[in-house]
Amino acid sequence: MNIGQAAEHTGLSAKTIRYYEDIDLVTPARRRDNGYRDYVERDIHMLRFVARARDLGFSVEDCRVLLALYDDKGRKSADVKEIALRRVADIDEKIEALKGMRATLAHLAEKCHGDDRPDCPILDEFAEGGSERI
Amino acid sequence: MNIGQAAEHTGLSAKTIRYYEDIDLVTPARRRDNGYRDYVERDIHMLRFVARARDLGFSVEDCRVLLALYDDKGRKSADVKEIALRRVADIDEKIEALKGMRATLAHLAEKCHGDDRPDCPILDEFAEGGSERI
DNA sequence: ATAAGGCTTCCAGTTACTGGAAGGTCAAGG
DNA sequence: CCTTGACCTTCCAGTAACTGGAAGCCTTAT
Repeated sequence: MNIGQAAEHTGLSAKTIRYYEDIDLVTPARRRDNGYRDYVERDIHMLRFVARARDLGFSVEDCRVLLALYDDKGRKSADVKEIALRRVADIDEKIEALKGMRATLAHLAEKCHGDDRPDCPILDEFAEGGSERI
Repeated sequence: MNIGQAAEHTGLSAKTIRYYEDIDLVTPARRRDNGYRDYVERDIHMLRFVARARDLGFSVEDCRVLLALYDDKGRKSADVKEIALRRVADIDEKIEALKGMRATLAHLAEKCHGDDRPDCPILDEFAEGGSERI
C-alpha cells in the first residue's frame, strides 16, 4: 500500500506520516524497489493508533509513551490511566476558562448597541482598564 | 514600570512581552534614558487583555483585530459586537469539542483497572478493538 | 569595588506540522 | 514511443507563539 492509501486509511496526510517516520514516532515503512514506502496492516494500525490519540489531545510525546506502553508486555495500565486522567483534568480547566470568557463576551455583546455609534461597552471596558475582564 | 514588573502584573513573561512588541501586536513601550522599556497603566491593560484572550485560545491575530478596533476612533460598535458574537460561537464550538474529548477519555479511564495488569481499555480503544500487536 | 540581578539585542530551538521545489515512477492515451 | 498527469521521493523553508541562551550594559546594595 502506497503512502497515499495509507493516508486515506488513517486520516493523516502523507506529509504527516512521513513526518512521524522522520521523528521516529513510528517504525519506518518497508521500501519497495522503486523507493516507495509500502504500508502493511500493522503500519496502518500503528498510524491509526497515533491519529486517534493525537485527535484526543495527546501530544506526540504522549503518543511515544503510549506506543511504548502498548508494545511493552509488562506495561502497567496504571501508567496509561494516569496519562488519560491528567488530560481530563487539563480539559476541565480549559472548559471552565472558556465558560468564563464566553460569559464575559456574551454579556458585553448584549450590552452593545450594535449600531454605528462609536461607543461600545466591549471596548470601553478595555479602555478604562478597571476590569480584569475585557 | 520595568518589563519585569509589567510581566508580574500581566502574567506574561518578559520574553513574551518583548515578543508582542516585536510582532507589532502591542504598541511599543516608551523607553527611558537607559534604554529600558517603561510601562504605564494603559500598556498593562493592553497586555492583560491580550494575555487573557490568548489564555483562552484566541490567536494572536484575533487579538490584533480586537486591538485595532480599539485604536480606531471611527469603529462601529456593530463591528465589535459582531466579532464578540462570532467569538462566542467559536467558544461554544470549542467547549463542545472539549466535552466530547473529555467524555471519551473519562470513560476510558474509568474502564481502566489502573493496576499492574497489562490489559488496558484505553490502549485497546486506541488500537480500535484490535488485540493484535502493533 | 564587586556581586547580584535586571535590562538590552540577537540568534537558535521548540511543536507539529505544512508548503513547495526538483526530480523519479507509473499507468493510460495517442 | 511519447506525453500527460498523478503519484512518489528528498530536502529546504516557513508557520505559530513563544522560549532559552549568549553577550553585554545598567542598577542597587554591600
